[in-house]
Amino acid sequence: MDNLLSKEIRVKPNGLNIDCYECPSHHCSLLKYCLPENIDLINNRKRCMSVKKGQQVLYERTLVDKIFFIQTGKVKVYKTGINGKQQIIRLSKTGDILGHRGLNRKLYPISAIALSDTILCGLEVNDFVNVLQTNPNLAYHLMMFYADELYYSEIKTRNLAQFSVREKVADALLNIQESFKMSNECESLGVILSRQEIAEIAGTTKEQVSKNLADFKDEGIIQLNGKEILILDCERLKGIVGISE
Amino acid sequence: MDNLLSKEIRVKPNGLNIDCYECPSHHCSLLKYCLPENIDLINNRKRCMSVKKGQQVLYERTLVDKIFFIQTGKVKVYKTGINGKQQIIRLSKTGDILGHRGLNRKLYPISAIALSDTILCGLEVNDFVNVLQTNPNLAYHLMMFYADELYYSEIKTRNLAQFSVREKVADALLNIQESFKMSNECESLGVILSRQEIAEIAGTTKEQVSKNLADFKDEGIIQLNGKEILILDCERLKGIVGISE
DNA sequence: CGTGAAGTTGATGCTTCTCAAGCGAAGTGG
DNA sequence: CCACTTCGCTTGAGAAGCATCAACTTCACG
Repeated sequence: MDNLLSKEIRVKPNGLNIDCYECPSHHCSLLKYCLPENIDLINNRKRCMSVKKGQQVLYERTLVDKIFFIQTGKVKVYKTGINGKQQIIRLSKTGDILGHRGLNRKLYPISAIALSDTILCGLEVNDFVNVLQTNPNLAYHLMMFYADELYYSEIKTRNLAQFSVREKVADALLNIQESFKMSNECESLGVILSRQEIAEIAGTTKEQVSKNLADFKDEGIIQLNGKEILILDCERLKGIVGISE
Repeated sequence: MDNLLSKEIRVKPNGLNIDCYECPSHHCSLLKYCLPENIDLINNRKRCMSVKKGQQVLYERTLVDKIFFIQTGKVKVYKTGINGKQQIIRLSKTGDILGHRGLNRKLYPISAIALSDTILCGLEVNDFVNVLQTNPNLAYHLMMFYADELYYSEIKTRNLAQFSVREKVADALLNIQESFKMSNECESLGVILSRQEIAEIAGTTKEQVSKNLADFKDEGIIQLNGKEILILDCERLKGIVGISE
């Protein structure tokens, strides 16, 4: 890495293209493993973009060209199956990486849609790979991140294979809460999702979600405030799911 | 890495503890990304062990101490769920790494049982991490391996959520065949599995597997030779599964 | 307000699981 | 070497769980 990318010529913040050093995720995302020269390069090369709620940001089976980081916002990542049926496999938020599933692929294996107004920082895959190859520590931590993703994916695999619908809906609520929780309290899900979307996380239908949410409400486990779902009794939800790890 | 671990003092082959340079997987496993000094260290530190068919080699929720490599043999990797019900998440063979799901964990998240008489090379996690941290290229390729595992796991997640039992059984057969295929021909599964085990891959019950195999046989798609399953019409099986990627 | 989208709820029927009986192959012990 | 046991596999019947469909209600938004 040469010295041309010094602090003096770093990209000027202009709303979207903020300086990585000013990024809200500077300390919590992969950015924290980046060396100053990495950040200089990223600052210089990244292209940030704003997407509205509901807008698609990644398309399955299209050429992998960029890796994204979520500057702010929420995104659902899903795979399309039979008859266009969608299975949500990940809920991502501020600081998360997006599109990394395409890193060793020609085509993206997933699609992604914004769940809220979102700002993304896009980096060409080549640039990202360059950084990775010059920063072993970053590569090591990205490896551990993949290992973690694999861990959760395999739990999900087992759960979809073995859980009843009631268990799957309860598990979905806990997963959503875990993905977007605001505070330590086990209450708001932190996002508004349609019954259909919850069904696409749980692996069932919107009607079943509706019925089971009504059950949970009757049992005093959750509360329905308009479109918002509040978890009143987190322990009981976990009890329904039974197995945690 | 100092020079004490030179070729001269490399561990003497003694049946199980063969020299890595003589390993059948020398060119096809992660070993190919190892530098000579890495291999010297591994040669010196590894402890190989022989396990019989049916013997358990990894236990969920036990302390992670070792990473294994399969010198020869076949292994099923599974997670335990409700009522001890098992979900097979991986079929591993000669040259594959085993226990890597524990790399960033205190406890192994999976169990593993040998499907055939198997020889394993065990390496202390610390030793493996040492090698990883001194060999960025290896770390990079292990990262890509995890990315690949994640890719397949997420396809599995979607399939379990959306497939009918018939589709799941067909998919299981193709996966088994892919894991253990001997030649390019689409015929033998390359392993003998019980109906129960196939059910634990497919995410259904042994009775459903039995019935669907009988159907496939009636339709001329497969042939049942004693305990062996032969795939006669691979394309039709893929047709049943429908979606491939 | 009016319109369309999203959510609710109950009825219906299909799919899948469970249970049980029968079969055959493999292994054990007299 | 033959009965006996055991285990895995097969098959059918019954029950349960779940998806689908349809009618209705509620909500959001112009």
